[in-house]
Amino acid sequence: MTTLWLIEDNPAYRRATERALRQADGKRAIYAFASCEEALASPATTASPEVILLDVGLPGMDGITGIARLKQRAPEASILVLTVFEDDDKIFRAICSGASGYLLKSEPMPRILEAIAEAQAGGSPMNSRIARRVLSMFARFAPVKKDYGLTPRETDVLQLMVEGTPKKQIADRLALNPHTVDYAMRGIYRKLHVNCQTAAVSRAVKDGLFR
Amino acid sequence: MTTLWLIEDNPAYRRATERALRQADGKRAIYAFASCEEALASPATTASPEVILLDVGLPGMDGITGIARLKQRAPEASILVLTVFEDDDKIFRAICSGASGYLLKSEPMPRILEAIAEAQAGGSPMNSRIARRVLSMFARFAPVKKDYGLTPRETDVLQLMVEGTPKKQIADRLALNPHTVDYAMRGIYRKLHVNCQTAAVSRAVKDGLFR
DNA sequence: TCCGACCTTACGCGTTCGCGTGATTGCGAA
DNA sequence: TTCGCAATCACGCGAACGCGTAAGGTCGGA
Repeated sequence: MTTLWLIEDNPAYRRATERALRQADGKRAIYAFASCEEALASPATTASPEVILLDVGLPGMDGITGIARLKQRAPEASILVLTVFEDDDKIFRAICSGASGYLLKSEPMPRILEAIAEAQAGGSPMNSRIARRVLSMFARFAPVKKDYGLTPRETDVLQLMVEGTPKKQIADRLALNPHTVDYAMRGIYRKLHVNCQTAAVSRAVKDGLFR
Repeated sequence: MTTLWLIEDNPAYRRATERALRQADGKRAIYAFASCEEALASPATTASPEVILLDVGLPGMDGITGIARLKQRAPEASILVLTVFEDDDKIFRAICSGASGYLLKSEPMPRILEAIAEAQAGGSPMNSRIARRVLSMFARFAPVKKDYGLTPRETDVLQLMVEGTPKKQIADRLALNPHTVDYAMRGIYRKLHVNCQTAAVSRAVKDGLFR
């Protein structure tokens, strides 16, 4: 006997989903709530859910906060986020709060049912567009240090540029003539395909050349 | 007319997959290779693939290295990794090398075909067990997004600064007078405790304000 | 109603930067 | 040795930037 929570403010969508879930598996205990607050206020005697289907676009408590609270209430639950939002920031925060899956509200019902099964089997079903964003965010945290073929001198200069050191001071710190720093910078710009300090620094930091 | 590469050392699996792919879509150009080396050695005249189906368990070149090389050869391609391995380290490195999807060799053929379609549509199909691992790895990178209390305007300006846009163009893009951009910059410098563009951009990127 | 915040526009000065150009040196390859 | 080639140092100009200063506009809270 598995337990499932459905948190969704739209009554029509909530009822339709609930019905589909019951049809798919009559042995499942399903609790439907209109908000996170409502779910969290449910009596402690209520069985803890294995899966929580959560619409994060709902009013009241912020969806991200909701995930964290639900995780406290039911640490073992897999929280499947249902959303219409695809922006990186929301996805990122949902994941960091402990979401175990990320689906779009446009997913067809069979996909939702399949996702619930995957979640129960220890998986994290994700819409592939969402997954693409997750992967690209991921790659930024441990960037493959791209090799732009910078010389040691250029690397030194770039390092100081990243720290915001003005050209003249870079020259002092490296015991070089300012003109030489200038020369190194040109090489950096050429190799990084940029044409100003700002862009060079942005690229360097984003590509993980310096941290 | 889309182009697809299939890199798989097992002749039986390779032929079976190739056959299934051709049946599914006769309009697709399919090139099958037994190794990364072979694929990379293909004549430059060969059309660049949109999707590469890559078995990383193969002999010869390390799968992770293979991904990186293939990315150089065909930067636009979505690389779908096919594997029997599920260990975090391999997944992690594959993603960091630029893989756009991660499937298990046990996936049924229809799922593979579906995944190719998703990849072409800009998604990153992932097996949900793999996805679970990715998410748990992800959650370990704590969000340290500092809040410097930037105003919306300052945030806009900083965003463009990070992209290396010169002040004048920032003004154009935001439909502002250059003086106003200047004003916003001063606020940014004050709040980020820096005194030049370079340092502001460095700080913004490092603190994850933009990615 | 006033006050404080933020946004907007504005001027000017001194500094820094981007870049074209060119000379010199050292080091390894042809 | 001769030939690149990167590194160093050098000059100068036009553009961009940093910053002090100022003043009018909006909007919400005291």
